[in-house]
Amino acid sequence: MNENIDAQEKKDLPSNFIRDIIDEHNLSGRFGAKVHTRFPPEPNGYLHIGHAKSICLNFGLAKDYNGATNLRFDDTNPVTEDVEYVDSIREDVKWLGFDWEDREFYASDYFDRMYELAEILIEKGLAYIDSLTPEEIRHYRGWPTSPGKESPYRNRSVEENLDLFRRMKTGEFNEGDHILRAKIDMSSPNMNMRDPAVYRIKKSSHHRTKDKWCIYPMYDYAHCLSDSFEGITHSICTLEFENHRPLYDWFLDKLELYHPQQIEFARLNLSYTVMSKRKLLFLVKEKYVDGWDDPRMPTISGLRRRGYTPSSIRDFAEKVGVARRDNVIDVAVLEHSIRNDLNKHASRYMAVINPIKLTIINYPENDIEYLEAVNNPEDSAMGMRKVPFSRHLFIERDDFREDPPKKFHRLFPGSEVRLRYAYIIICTGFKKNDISGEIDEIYCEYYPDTKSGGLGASRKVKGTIHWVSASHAGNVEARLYDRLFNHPDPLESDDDAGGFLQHINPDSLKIVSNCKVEPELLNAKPGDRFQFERVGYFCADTKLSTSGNPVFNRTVTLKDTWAKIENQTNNQ
RNA sequence: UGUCCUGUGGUGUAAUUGGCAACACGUCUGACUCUGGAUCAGAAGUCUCCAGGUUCGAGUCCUGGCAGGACAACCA
Repeated sequence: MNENIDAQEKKDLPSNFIRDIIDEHNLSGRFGAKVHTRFPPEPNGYLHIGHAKSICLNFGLAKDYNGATNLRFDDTNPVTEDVEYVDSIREDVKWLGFDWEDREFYASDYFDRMYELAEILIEKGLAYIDSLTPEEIRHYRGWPTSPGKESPYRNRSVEENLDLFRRMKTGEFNEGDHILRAKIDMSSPNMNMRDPAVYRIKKSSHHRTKDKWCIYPMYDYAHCLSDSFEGITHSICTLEFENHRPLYDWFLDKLELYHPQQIEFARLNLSYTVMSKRKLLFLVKEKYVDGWDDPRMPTISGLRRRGYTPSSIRDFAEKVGVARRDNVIDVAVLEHSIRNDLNKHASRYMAVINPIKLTIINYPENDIEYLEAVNNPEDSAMGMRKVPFSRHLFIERDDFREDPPKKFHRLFPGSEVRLRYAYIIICTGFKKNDISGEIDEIYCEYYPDTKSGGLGASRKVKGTIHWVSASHAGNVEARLYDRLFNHPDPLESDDDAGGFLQHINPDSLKIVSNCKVEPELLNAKPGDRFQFERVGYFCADTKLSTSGNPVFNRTVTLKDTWAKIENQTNNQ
């Protein structure tokens, strides 16, 4: 292999502190130049965009270093965990484009080995059964700024500890009666080292081991062991586990087991978004959204239903980078990723979201023309299609103004615009409803020689608008989604009472029926993605669409320079 | 009055390990355009948290501050 090429490829890889650490390890030979990562979700909720960052990181690193990544369910708390979540997590990781092959593991697979090692810990005098109440234990633990004190049960004999632990296992005691604790240091400045819990009694059925166990290992104990059993080299987790690393190392050292390296990075935060599982669960449970896969949710399943592509999310994950400082990513970065992807790949159609009738008074009543339209100007391989045109059309209500503001390039009395793929027209009048004051219909004349591709077509007009032939139009429902929160930091005024709810955007979903679309769009299959020209990217909803009756979700709007201009002048 | 971690344009992330602070998103101009999209060209914006020190030279090393975050579940 050519070294220059290797060096060149290396240069193109993103640079971050984790890669630096791995490079050092590879140089020193600590893991024999091996990289083996894992993605370890707890199956107690749906995955969100923050998890996507972690997934891309773990799988991406392994790929770049010719290693592998395990999917491991960290299922040590049967009370909150469920197979529903296991299934959704599997689906989401797969959908994102990652393959864990046959390496699907569960912490619960290791319960037997973990138990045996716990007995060893006891035998070594490094763990004991505490019989204090939970409240007492909390009290004994002390504060971050002041040391804790030792439990009166701390010095039970190995025999007594072993006996008690075995009886815990057989179900002789009630929850909370006893607990296995590591014997470390009650005066440690690191709270995690003040005799942390190792095993607790929980008499609930586990989604995999059912009723085999009534004692379950705690995270700190289970996680390092699982990593060790699987031969993980780099155990990558988020910053809040930083203070747990000494404990991670302690268990492995005392048990003399293979020792992976834990590395922490800063979790993803997104503006205008909440990311905590607890809050997302709350939104679902209290019906602020339609479920975990509501298109406004930052969950992977929500983004998928919204119309995001796997590659746009991977691209996003790469763009935000990896570091150790707290961060808030502008949601515009995410939106940029999906626009960028869909611009290249989504076929274009004309769809009128808020229709108003337009009649071309000098166009013959019964004529129909089929006009050529480009499916994607970014990709000529996507071909052309025919769009029916006639005397009666629908156009976007907002593309007409009786009294246009400055710089308005669209339709108003006397103005000329291009009908996309069709003719240049001039607005000759309109009909207003006397009672409502609403405009009912717009009248125009067309210039026959200005047809797209025709002789007079090269004439320039200021604006081009989209349209749909009235008699050919399909009638569909569109769901215009917007950000769920209208404050960049919804948690700013959060409290236990759910203060973040005051920032919920009341306009995060607008359901619009009777949108007029090109007839072909009626055949859209659930999940199909499109650009509605001049409007935005849409996809056919996977839950609400029925055959011949698609419901279109707005994934994201097109960049709208005019809206920006108009807002600015309005605000002046 | 603790321990650990982190401070680089508005927001993120880099900086060949001590050598002209770069890239992306966003913002603003202009060009082009049968999408007010895309594309192209350009601009503004960082005295690298502060104060000292070492050095010919410091974002990077040293000392001292300051600010922010994490930690007090039998959750993960």
